[in-house]
Amino acid sequence: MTYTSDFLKTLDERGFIAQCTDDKALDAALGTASDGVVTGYIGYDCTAPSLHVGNLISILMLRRLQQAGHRPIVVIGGGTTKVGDPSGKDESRQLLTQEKIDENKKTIRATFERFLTFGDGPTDAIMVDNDDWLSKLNYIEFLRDYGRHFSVNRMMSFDSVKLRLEREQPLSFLEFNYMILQAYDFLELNRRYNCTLQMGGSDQWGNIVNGIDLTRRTDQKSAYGLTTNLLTTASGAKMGKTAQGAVWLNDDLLSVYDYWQFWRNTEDADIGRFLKLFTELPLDEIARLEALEGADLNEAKKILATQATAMCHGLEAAQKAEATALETFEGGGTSTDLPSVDIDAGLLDEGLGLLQGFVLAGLASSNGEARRLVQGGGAKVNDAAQKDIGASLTKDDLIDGAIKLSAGKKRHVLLRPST
RNA sequence: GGGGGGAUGCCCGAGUGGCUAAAGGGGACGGGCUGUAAACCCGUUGGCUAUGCCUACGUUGGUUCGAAUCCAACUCCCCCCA
Repeated sequence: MTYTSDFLKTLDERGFIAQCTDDKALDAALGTASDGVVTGYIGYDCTAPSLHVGNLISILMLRRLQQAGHRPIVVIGGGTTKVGDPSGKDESRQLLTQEKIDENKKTIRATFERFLTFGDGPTDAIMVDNDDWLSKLNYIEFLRDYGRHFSVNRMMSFDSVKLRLEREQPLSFLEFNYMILQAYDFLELNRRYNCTLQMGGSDQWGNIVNGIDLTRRTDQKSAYGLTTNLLTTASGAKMGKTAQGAVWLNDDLLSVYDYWQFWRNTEDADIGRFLKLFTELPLDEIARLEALEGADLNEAKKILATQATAMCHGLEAAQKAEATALETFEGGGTSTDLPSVDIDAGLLDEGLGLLQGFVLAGLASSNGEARRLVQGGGAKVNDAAQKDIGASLTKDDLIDGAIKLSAGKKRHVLLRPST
C-alpha cells in the first residue's frame, strides 16, 4: 500500500517492513495522533554484554521513528531476560545470573545513546527496564487478572512454542510464560506512556500480537505491531555472526576497524539492500551506487562501511577505520592504526615463538591452530609469509615499534611491546 | 507411578570389543581464481614441552590384554500409558 505518514513511507521505501498488524490504521494514527506524537517501543533482552548487528535494524527503526517526530521507548529486558525467550531457539538458553544481567544492562544502555536522543521532550527517547514492573507481580493476582486472557490452545499455536514441540525439543514452563510477560510489558507501557506501537524482528510477531490482544481485552485500547524481516545475507547466512563470533556494536568487544571491515566485506548482492537499511543516504544516491558493476561496486561497499560505522561509532572513528583499511589493502603499507595487542617487551628479548605470537595476537586460539595456519601458508609477519613453525619473533622484527601479524589476507594485528 | 527410546567432536550424524582422535555432511579457517564479492577448486579442522604424550563418545564404577562399543548404578532428555 502507499503510506501517507513519513515514518511508514520511509520504512517501506527502505525495505524495513515485514508485517504490520493493521497498516492502514497505523498509518492514519501516525498522522493524526492527538499531539502528533506516537509512542513506540522495542524490547531488548540483556543476554550478552553488547548488542550486535542483528539488533541493528530494530534500533534503526526506533531512530527513524524519532526522526519522523515520534517518541521511541527502549525497553531493557531486565525482567524478561530472567525467563528467556524461546523464539527461534531450539534449546533453552542457559539462565543468566542476576549479576550477569545487571552487568549486561549497563553495557547495553550506552549503545542506544549513539542512535537516539534521550531526554524529557515530547519526542525524546526514554529507556525503561521491565524488571521494574515484572519483578513486582504477584503470582495469583497476575494469573487472575491477565492469565485468564490467554488460552493455552492459542499459545501452543505460536511458532515459538509450536516449533519447539514439533522438533521434540523441551520447552520449560518458565519459557512458556515468556510471551505472557512480553504481552504484559506492552500493556504496562500503554498505561504508563500511552505507547501504542511495538516493533521488532519477525520472530517477535507472536509476542507482539499477544500484547496487542491483551491491551484490547483488558483496557479496550487499540495498539499496533510492526515487524522487520530477520536479516540474512544474500547467501542465506544469519547476519551478524562471523567466525570470531557476533559482530558487536560495542567497540570494546569489536574494534571500529573490524566493524568497518564487516561492512566492507558485504556481498555484492546485498549492497543496495544494506545501503537502504543501514545508512541514511538518500535513495537516489543509493540507486546510483547500486547500479555500479563489477569491481566498481567496491566503491559502494566503502561508502556503506563508512556510513554504517559512522552511525555506530562516530564519523571520525569511521573515517580513521577507512583510512587504515585503505593503507592496509590498497597502499600495501602498514597502518599504525590497525587493531593492536600489547605484549610484554621482555618476550621479544628472549625471542617469542612465532606460533605463540599468533595466539597472543588472537589470530589463533591454540598453538596447533597457529601451526596449521603457518603450514597452510596463511601466516605472515610484516607481510612476509612464514614457513617455519619454529621461527621466533625478536626486536629485529619491530617496525615503527610494532610487529604486524597477518592470518590470511584480511586479518591483521599489530603486536606492540609495552614498556 | 508404569513402559519404551535416547545422550558421540562447533553442529548434525555414522559407528555395537582392537584397523577409532572416531566415517559422512554442515559450518569455520587457510590456499587458488578474483574485486578485501559470489560461485567454484584444493587443503585443514582436540590439546601439548610433539617421530611421543595427554584428553575425549552423559556421570561413576566394573568385565577384558584391550571399551564410544559389553555389564551395573546414576543423571538428564524425549515419547506413550495412568
